[in-house]
Amino acid sequence: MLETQSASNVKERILQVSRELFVKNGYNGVSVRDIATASGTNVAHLNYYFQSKYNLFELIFEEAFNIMVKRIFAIIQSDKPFFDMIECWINAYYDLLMEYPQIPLFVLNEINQNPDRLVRLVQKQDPHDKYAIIAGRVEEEVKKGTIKATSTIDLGLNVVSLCIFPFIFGKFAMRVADISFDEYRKVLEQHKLYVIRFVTDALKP
Amino acid sequence: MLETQSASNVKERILQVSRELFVKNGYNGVSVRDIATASGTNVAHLNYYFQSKYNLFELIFEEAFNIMVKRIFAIIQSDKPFFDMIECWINAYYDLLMEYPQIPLFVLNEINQNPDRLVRLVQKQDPHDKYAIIAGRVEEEVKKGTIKATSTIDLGLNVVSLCIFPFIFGKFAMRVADISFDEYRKVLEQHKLYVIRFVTDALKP
DNA sequence: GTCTATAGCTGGATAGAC
DNA sequence: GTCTATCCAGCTATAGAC
Repeated sequence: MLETQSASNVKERILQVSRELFVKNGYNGVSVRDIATASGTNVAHLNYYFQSKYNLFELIFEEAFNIMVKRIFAIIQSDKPFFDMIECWINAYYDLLMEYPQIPLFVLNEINQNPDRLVRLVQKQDPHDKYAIIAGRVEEEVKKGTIKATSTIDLGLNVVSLCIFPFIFGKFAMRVADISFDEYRKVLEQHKLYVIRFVTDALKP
Repeated sequence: MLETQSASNVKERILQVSRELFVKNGYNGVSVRDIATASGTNVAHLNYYFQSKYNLFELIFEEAFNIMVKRIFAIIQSDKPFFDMIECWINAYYDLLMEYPQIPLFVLNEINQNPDRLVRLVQKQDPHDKYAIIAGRVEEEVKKGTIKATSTIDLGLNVVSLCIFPFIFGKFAMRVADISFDEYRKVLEQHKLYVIRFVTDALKP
């Protein structure tokens, strides 16, 4: 490690500020000057450590994206009883998004502007294998009669919708209803419980 | 009307192209030169007819936004039997979004970058009055025992999530599953029916 | 490793000829 | 109403002194 202590500080500060700004404003909404100023460095540092703005962005993006997928896949593949698994799944989404509420819109924006790169990222995670595991589980439960006949895709899409959308919608809802972020968090905590009941009730035969 | 025929053609062509480009790429993702080139005009026209890029964008945005709210509010306030109303509501969302699949992400992006303007737009629609009408309806049905005890906000948020999210997610899903837009439309048509059943099953006492 | 100064480009907007 | 030429502010990236 030939870097001085100050060097790694600068690098870390740039990363820290970039995470905040990129996630908040997207790639086009942030300039290298913004990052340099907010991190108390200068644009030359940014290019010295990260080669280009785009390169830095990719680092931040992959980080955010991997946070989203890793934790969720772990839950879905567990061997808990089905309704427990669903509950854990929803809990995991809400806990994750409480921690990083801006990530969904950040990722969705990227989907819209540069889908190819994202598809590559996802495919690294072997989505087909993981899908097969979940689909097998759903079929098994349908046969056992634990749940109504259900397509895995439809069910999965519903759970993901119910978990992610409230966070995308949050900033807007807060403004219209004129409540603070902390108050909206409380709404979401309650809503999480409602979603768990909602999905459970919809699935029970 | 002192404008020549050609003049209104130019204006209309700029509007047409702007709709496409802004909805697809967002405000920052489109330059006035892009619009001028794609509409076969020039940047001077753009400023002559619309004063500024921002002005033009506002026009397009309000248009897109009003499409979304008007139709939906009309349904929710109808006096159909409750489960019919829910079915119509979900149908209305899906029909609308099949027609304008890019609008949700467009609007959600604006929420993230300029929430104040949007809040003003929404408040023009008297959201509190409309909310009160729906809330009254839900309470009435709970008392009658038609549906489970349910908070209006939670139910509303779930329906909106289940309708809008699949469209936001669409572009991404298409790439990962490697299917065309037409194939994804078919998936969504099926999913709509699933969502109607899902919500109904979740609400039945 | 650090930082200033600047090159080189692209953005929105406009002056002024027609 | 139309269009060219141009202004100037903003951007990313880098050369080069320290």
